[in-house]
Amino acid sequence: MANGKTTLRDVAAAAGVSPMTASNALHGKAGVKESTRAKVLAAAERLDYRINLTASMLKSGRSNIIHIIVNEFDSPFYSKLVQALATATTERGLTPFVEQTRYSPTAAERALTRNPFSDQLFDGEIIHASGLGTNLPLARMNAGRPLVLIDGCEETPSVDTVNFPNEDGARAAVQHLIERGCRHIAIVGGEFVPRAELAHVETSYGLRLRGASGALLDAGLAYDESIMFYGYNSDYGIKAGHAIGDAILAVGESSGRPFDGVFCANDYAAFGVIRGLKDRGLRVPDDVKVIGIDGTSFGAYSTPTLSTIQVDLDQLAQFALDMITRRIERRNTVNGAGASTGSAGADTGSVADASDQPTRATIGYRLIARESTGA
Amino acid sequence: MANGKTTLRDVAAAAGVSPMTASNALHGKAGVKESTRAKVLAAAERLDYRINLTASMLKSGRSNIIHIIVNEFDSPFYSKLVQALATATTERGLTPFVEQTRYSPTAAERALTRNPFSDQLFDGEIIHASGLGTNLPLARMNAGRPLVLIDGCEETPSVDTVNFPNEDGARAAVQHLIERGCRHIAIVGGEFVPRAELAHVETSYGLRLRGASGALLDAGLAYDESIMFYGYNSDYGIKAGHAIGDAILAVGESSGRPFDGVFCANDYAAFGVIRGLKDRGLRVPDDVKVIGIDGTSFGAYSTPTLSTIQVDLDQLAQFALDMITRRIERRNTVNGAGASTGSAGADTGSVADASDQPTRATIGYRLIARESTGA
DNA sequence: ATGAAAGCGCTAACAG
DNA sequence: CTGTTAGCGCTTTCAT
Repeated sequence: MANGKTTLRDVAAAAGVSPMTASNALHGKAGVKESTRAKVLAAAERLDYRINLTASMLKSGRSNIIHIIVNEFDSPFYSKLVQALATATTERGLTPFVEQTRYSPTAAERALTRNPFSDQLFDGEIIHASGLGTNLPLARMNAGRPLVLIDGCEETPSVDTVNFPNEDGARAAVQHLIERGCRHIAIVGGEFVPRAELAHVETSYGLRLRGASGALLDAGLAYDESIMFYGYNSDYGIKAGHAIGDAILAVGESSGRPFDGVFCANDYAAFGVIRGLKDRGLRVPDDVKVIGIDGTSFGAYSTPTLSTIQVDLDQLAQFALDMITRRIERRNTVNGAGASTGSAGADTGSVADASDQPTRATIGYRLIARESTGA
Repeated sequence: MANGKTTLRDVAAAAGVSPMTASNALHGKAGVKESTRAKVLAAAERLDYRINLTASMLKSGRSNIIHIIVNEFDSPFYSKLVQALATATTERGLTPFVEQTRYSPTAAERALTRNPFSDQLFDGEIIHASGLGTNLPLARMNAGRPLVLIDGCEETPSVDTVNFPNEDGARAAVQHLIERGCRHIAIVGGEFVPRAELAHVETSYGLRLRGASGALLDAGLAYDESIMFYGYNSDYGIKAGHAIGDAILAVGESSGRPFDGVFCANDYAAFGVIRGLKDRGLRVPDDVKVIGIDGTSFGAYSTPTLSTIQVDLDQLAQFALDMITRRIERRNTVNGAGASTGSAGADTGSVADASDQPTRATIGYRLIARESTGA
């Protein structure tokens, strides 16, 4: 407490015990007499003791900090994802450290590999895959530290992964448009991908396209380049809305409208599309029905309210934290065992058992039918 | 490099220098021969050396980490604020650590005072005041660490503060409604506060009310309890919209509508109000004009697009970082001087000079006139 | 149930 | 310009 900083030593002295006993008492470790613990806690309280985490981390190699890596903070999707992950992390007694890559693959890779914090400051990392390239040697990039991938979409995952219900969700969205009577459905997202090439896609967008095209083909509707419009965010969504609107107006009422429904590969784009259609004098849902996917909060307040596929981000966060805490615990026991076993050696092989294999989970979703599809 | 972990020692050994020289070389400190530095850098690269920040922090007491405290991640306002602050922090070579308090004053206070990281892990803190009580002894809570308050709204600031243009922005918003022809303007926000009591308010909402009421009174329009509707977010905004709509419909077209304009104390509420008015069959802007304040991204994509007061969050972030880096540098030099001066004592008084006084800045804004006010 | 010793990896301070 | 010494505050290990 010399410099206004109370150290463990000070607390121990005030309680009349050794630093080690004070440490054990403060951490609630077993094997400390109740009366001793009480003395220590009282002293700590009185001296306003705060543990020095840098010292603790340096010695123990553990921080309880989870590194969360996403593209950005300011989007309806990411802000919700980050909030779910950060809240779940805190609920488990861990500390979330959120980093944004601003959509730079370099930044994402550096966050995982060259970040000076990673080695010592983080117990584990949760990264949203989009922005990384596909099929990176993630486990290696991460040097074996506990890692969970969000929406990695790999067919054979190399690390623990929590996926969005991309294919099923998109299929449900398009089926909903069909049930609402749509027969000419446009898709707003990225590039057109021929159906055959969708068999082994490993991206979120590819899977959504697979689900959407599947629903179209099952219903005997067209899936080809003519129904595709580029637009992955609101700005491009507006342009897509204009293009779709122009196509509708060019044909005119008489000969049947070319589009009466739009599936957007994310909500953000859907808001833009609605806006763009409105700019052309087309009404949603009367003239064209629109559905998104993601379930961002804003869809409940927009005009019209947005039909969407709501994904369960709280469930996602629980899955991700289950996976990461399991890895962390596992690593601690293995390390502990390895250290005390010394050079037994033979054990090293058997640790690569089933529990080392990458886990995979897919989160749930539900269709929210709102005004934009005539609900 | 024994355990897969390369230490500074290893690098120094490989480069044939002492650890201290290696450290200086890696940190780009002056006073290292260029050839020596090159050797060290090469060795570090070859051995894939990464500094152990916990050790560095423990010894030096500096981390380059800035603690950013906000209410939550998932709102259009906070996600934008966090992104601006995090990006500006990174641009200055510092590391942002964002924490959410979930609107709990306890959590906010703990983040500042009892957070075990604060003492050792953070070089400074930037906190958005809302959620803290008013007029807390912030400087004391923070134990003298560098601290910047966002929108503290204190008349006589106790710490460095960057304020929003609450009063002027609200005034400009209401003036805009008046210019658009509105004569019966409702206010959606918190509780009604009599004009007299607004003289010395120290909250964001109070200042906005002062600006709004000032504009109304200047134009000879009413400011009283009958024009106030409760609603600080979209959910309550919808209810406010319903109430305003009901009031309009109750009176009927003939006797003149009671409300033809709505000023919302934030954008979030404005989206709800528009939604609520629509539920009652009222059109924005034809029947009622609506304006918000904050300038959240979504206003550009909604239907109708939202007129708002756009505040310059990037400027805010620059101001905040200017203030915090100044405090950090100042603290370092003072500490350094103090240490070498030994027990000179007399100097202690003179360090409390003008540069110790709390700084205050107010960020800029501009009116964005969009569809919701008939633009 | 408690304590003593040792040292995590780095950098401030000073010596050369 | 470079090296040596010391120690940040804690926790692991081992002894009592």
